[in-house]
This record gives sequence, C-alpha cells and structure tokens, in this order.
Amino acid sequence: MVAPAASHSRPDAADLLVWYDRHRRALPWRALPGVAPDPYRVWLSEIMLQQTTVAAVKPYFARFLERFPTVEVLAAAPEEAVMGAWAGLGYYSRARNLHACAKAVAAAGAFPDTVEGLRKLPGIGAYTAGAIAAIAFDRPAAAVDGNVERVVSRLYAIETPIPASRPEIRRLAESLVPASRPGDFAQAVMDLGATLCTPKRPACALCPWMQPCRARAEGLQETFPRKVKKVAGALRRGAAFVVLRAGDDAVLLRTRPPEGLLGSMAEPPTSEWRADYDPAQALLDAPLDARWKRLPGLVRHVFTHFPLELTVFLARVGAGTPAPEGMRFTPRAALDAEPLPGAMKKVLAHALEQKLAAPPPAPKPPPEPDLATPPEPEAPPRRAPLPKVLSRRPASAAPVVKARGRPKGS
DNA sequence: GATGCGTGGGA
DNA sequence: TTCCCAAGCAT
Repeated sequence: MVAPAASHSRPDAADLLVWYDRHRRALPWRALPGVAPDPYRVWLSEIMLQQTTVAAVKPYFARFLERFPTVEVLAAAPEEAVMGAWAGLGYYSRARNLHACAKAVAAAGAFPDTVEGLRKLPGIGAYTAGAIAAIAFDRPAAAVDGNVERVVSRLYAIETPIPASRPEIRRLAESLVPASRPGDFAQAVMDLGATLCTPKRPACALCPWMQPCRARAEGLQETFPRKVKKVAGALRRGAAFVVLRAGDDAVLLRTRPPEGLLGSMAEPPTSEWRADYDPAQALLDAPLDARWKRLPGLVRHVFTHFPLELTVFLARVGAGTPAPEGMRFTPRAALDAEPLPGAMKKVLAHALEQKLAAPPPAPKPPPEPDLATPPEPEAPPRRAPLPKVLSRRPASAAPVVKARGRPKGS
C-alpha cells in the first residue's frame, strides 16, 4: 500500500537523466555516450552482476572477455573452461546457464532484442531480460533489481514488506520508464540506488528525486524497503580428505554433481555435511585406505543458507597410487585450472599449510579430546600466506583461511 | 510464495 | 563478531 499522498509531484525521468548525464559511473561493460552497446558485453555483465558486487565482477569480466571475446567463442569453449573461469565468483549455476545460453545465441545467430525473447534463455529472468532489452536495445523496459526496489519503495513510501510488495513495485517502476532513452534510464535508476539512494545513510540532499520522494518527506528514507528478516540456517559439520601423492605431488579431487550446491565444481572428497556429524567417526568416510592424520583446527565457511565446519584429514600415498573410481589426481602445479570454490580452496590451503609449516615449538591443546587419530602436536600458524599454487586471480587472490584450534568446552 | 544457491566487503 | 547486503534465477 502507498502512503497518503501529500504535495508530491510525480518523479520525472528527465530530472534523473540530467543527473545521470553528469554523474554516471564509468564501468567496463558500459558503452560510452553515443556509442552503441555490445549485447554480448551487456549480457555477460548482467549475469555476473546478479547478486554480486561491481568490485567483485570487474576482474572476472575482463578475464572472460580475454578468454571468450565473442559469444561464439564462449559457446564453443569446453564446459570446464567456463566453470574454471567462473571459479570464485559464486552461484555456479550462473556459469552453466551462461554456457547454455551462449550456445543458444550462437545457434540463433544473435541475441533476441525483446524482453519476451530474452526471457526464454537460460539464466535470464525478469530483471535481466528487462536490463538487456533496455540497455542493449533501448527498449522501453523496466529492469527491477534490488536498487530499483529500494528507490521505488522510498519514492512511494511503500509500507508492504518485500517480497509481497514486488508486484506493486514493478508496476510503479514500469510507470516511470520514459519513451526517450529507456536504456539510459534503466542504468540511471541503478546508479542512483548504488551511489545516492543507498541502503544506509542515503544522500538525499544530492538526489534529483528528493522533491517527489515520500519517504524523504517523512524522514523515513532509511526504513525502506520494509522487509522481513530471515533466519540463519543451522550449522553443518563434515570431514574433508586431502590426499597427497608422492612422485607427481598431486592432490585427489572429484567433481560434484551438476545440480545443487557447488554444482559441477571440483573438491577434495568429503563426508556428508550434517548437523550431527561426528569427526571422530570420519575415517569411515575416507575415500581410500591410508595413514590419515587429523589436522588441528578446522575450516569454516558460510554459505547463503547455512554455516559449515570441515575437519580436515591429510594422508600421503605412494607414487603411482591410482585414484578411486570417479576421482582424479591433479598435480599441485595444475590446481589453478581446477574450478575450486572458495570453501574448497580453504580446505586445500589448510592442508598444504600444515604440510609446509615448520614445526613451531609451542604445543597446543588438541581441538577436541576424543580423536580417532590424534592431531599433530604442533600449533598451526595463525595466518600463513596461501601456498603459491592457490594464489591466483586478483579478486579472490587470497581466500582467507579461517582455521583455528577451538578451545572447546568450559 | 518459499527455498536453494556463493562470495566478499562494510558497518 | 555478527549482520546485512550486491545489477536474481530456477524450481
């Protein structure tokens, strides 16, 4: 529902466009004024920017353009090359859909230039279809993302919480789209939300839409959009098994199933992840027979919907040891080519850090008393630099290894 | 409509 | 530390 109308004029697209012409952000995927945008770049950037910050996307976007300069090149690339180039960016179904979409577009010969046509492609939903139609083809379409929801909910002081208010927000957003320069308008609203109409401490004094904004008039701008907060997921635990093979200095890896969590990404074998998992029983889940050492500390990682704690086990096997069914040995020098998500990079960094660390003198209590295999007596270094094989990519160059002994109990 | 799906950064 | 969030999509 909309707050009672006061003396507010209707938000004028022209006012926003004046502001945009002066304050628009320069972004790598954004065409210069007067230059026709490249649909491939617009599409690629929009997919990467789904739930992802501009700063995180920039290096990935540049690397993708280098490796896959056109949609035809991307379509012809092997799946694992695409997954590898995406590794670290998150939401990996985007990468699979990206590849599938590229194949469809390459087969069709061009991107569709309407919302309806775009909407049919994998990985393109209501927002992205509107954004591409507007930005790449200057169609009068609304691109309603989180920024626009915030801007519109403030303009009209919408009291209904998200997500129930989404249909209303969309209608209002569509009513604002001008016939002239709809592509610039779509980008202007997002720039406004990203730079002035921010979630916290919006800079209303600089806003071209301050006058018609109802939330601002009431001094309640920061309280919109209304939303219901979600509950955090329950902690899950598990064990991860790092096997180092002598001779070629290789690590045992497998590929996860194509659907679901971390789909199609690589990982060292792990147990199931459950709330009641007992690391003391972990060796029952080990991928092969070996002299397993339970490493001190543990690897923590927080996914969207649950936190995870992995206890890491390390084993060394002889040269020539074959990989178990469905797994492979990858030499450490070749780990860069594996699509390892952040959580699994932490696991490998934790294990290899143990291996490389010189034994410090200070002993330290084991993280948990009842161990199948007692951990090594040495204390792990608090924050050793990442092993070289794991440091790549400017953006995610140093996945922080949060692993420390737990002073359990009390 | 509710869930599942990553990651990194800022307050 | 903890919470929230950032150009959403598929089911």
